[in-house]
Amino acid sequence: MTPSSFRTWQSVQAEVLRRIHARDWKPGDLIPNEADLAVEFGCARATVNRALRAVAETGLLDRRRKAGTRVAAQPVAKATLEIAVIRHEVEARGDTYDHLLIERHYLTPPLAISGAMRTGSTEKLLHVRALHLAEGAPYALENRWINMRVVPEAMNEPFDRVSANEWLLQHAAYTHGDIAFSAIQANGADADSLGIAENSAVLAIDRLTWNREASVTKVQLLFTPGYQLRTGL
Amino acid sequence: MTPSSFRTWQSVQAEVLRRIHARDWKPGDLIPNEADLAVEFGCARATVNRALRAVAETGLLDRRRKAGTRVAAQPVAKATLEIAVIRHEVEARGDTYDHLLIERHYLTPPLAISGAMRTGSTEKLLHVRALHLAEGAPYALENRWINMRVVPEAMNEPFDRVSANEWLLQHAAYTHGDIAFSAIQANGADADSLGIAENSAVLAIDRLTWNREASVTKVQLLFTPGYQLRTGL
DNA sequence: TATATCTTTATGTGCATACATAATAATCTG
DNA sequence: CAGATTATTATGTATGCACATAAAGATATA
Repeated sequence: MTPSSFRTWQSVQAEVLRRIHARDWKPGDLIPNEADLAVEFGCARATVNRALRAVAETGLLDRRRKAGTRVAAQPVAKATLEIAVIRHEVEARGDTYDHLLIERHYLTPPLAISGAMRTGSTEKLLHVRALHLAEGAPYALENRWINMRVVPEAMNEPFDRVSANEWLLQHAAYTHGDIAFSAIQANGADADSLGIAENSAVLAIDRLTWNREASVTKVQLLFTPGYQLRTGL
Repeated sequence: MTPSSFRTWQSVQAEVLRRIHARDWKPGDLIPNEADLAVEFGCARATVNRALRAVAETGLLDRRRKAGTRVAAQPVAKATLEIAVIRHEVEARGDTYDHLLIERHYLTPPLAISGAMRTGSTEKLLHVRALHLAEGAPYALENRWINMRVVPEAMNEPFDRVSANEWLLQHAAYTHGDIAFSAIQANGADADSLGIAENSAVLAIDRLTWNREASVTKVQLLFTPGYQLRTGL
């Protein structure tokens, strides 16, 4: 057995993945420690560390100090969805993008909204409803609430040329947020805006973002039937 | 200005994030190079590199050799969904899990399936339909095709005690795969199995996994109405 | 002027070493 | 023997250095 040379962390990663896929290292198995692998691969421990860390991030390895590194018994598939600005998403498909502001009001929101956004129950928020179009056809419907205490500049923004979707990314930073994906039946108004039959199944993306302790914006995007959110594994 | 000391890559990362959130570094801005930041933070360049790499992975920074590092003008939100074994997902919510095999046949699949899986149009595949239950109520419907040429051991597996969902993770490794999320209206048979009204909107997860050049399995999971796939940002 | 080549620069990576830290294993102690 | 203490060990990370590499910019060439 030649002390085969894997000098880059990528090649070490590839070899580690090969061994896992070839079931040379089976689910649940404890693999050799970094120092031993470094000797075997003919590289520095830091290089092995970098490779193992990368594999562990995909969920295929479990690492614990002292306990060592083992192949995940039941790897949790991690699908990373890239939620881009809708204009970019549409243009990336080679379609022409367009945007239509439906309504824009400054008003007291329903309790469900002020509750989720932790704004006062009587505090007014900016409400924007807009339609995103691809090749002239409805693509997604945006229903958004904006916390004016956090993004006061939004008050002067008409959102007719630049969508709120895009404007906020440029003008309002967030520290964290939640996102949820679900299937819902389009109600009358929404179905109407999207130009689809009432009760059609549409994919909904609900996002709520925060800046420190304050909510920035809460948005629901409804995509026309047939829309698929895809990614690799 | 004290040469404030950020000695760990996490603290450097936190400081970088702080500057971005505080709009000290605005979207589109070029930030100082690693060497300069290392001097400013009083740490090694490798430490700065580690921190910036981590931030770049979240999409908040764009890094290019020679061009330097700049704050993403329109950060692409990356939502990492962890798709676990359904039993674990249910048990993690504190619910009792159960599993019901509906059918299991070895037959020639529709062309749409053999086409996607790149198996011969006359090649038989193992077809499994099963219902996952949480607290006795339908949770998700699994509709799966398994490539027996890749996982021949599946032939002897009844899938009545252990779900195909779980068994495959233990017994069949995959090198890569695709996953898609969409909203569809449940057809008669599916609605029936899930115990919901026909045409109800259900969230569908379609997954196709491969081992090198060969498809391993193609599966569609339909979740009962109301189901939300959530994660942080 | 258009194109090719060189130079410069910022990030990307490897290595050897040292020490930190968490968690297990071994040992001691009442 | 239970429980507390200590030792051991594998991963985690910081450092300084060297060199690789991509890409922008400068320069040379046809």
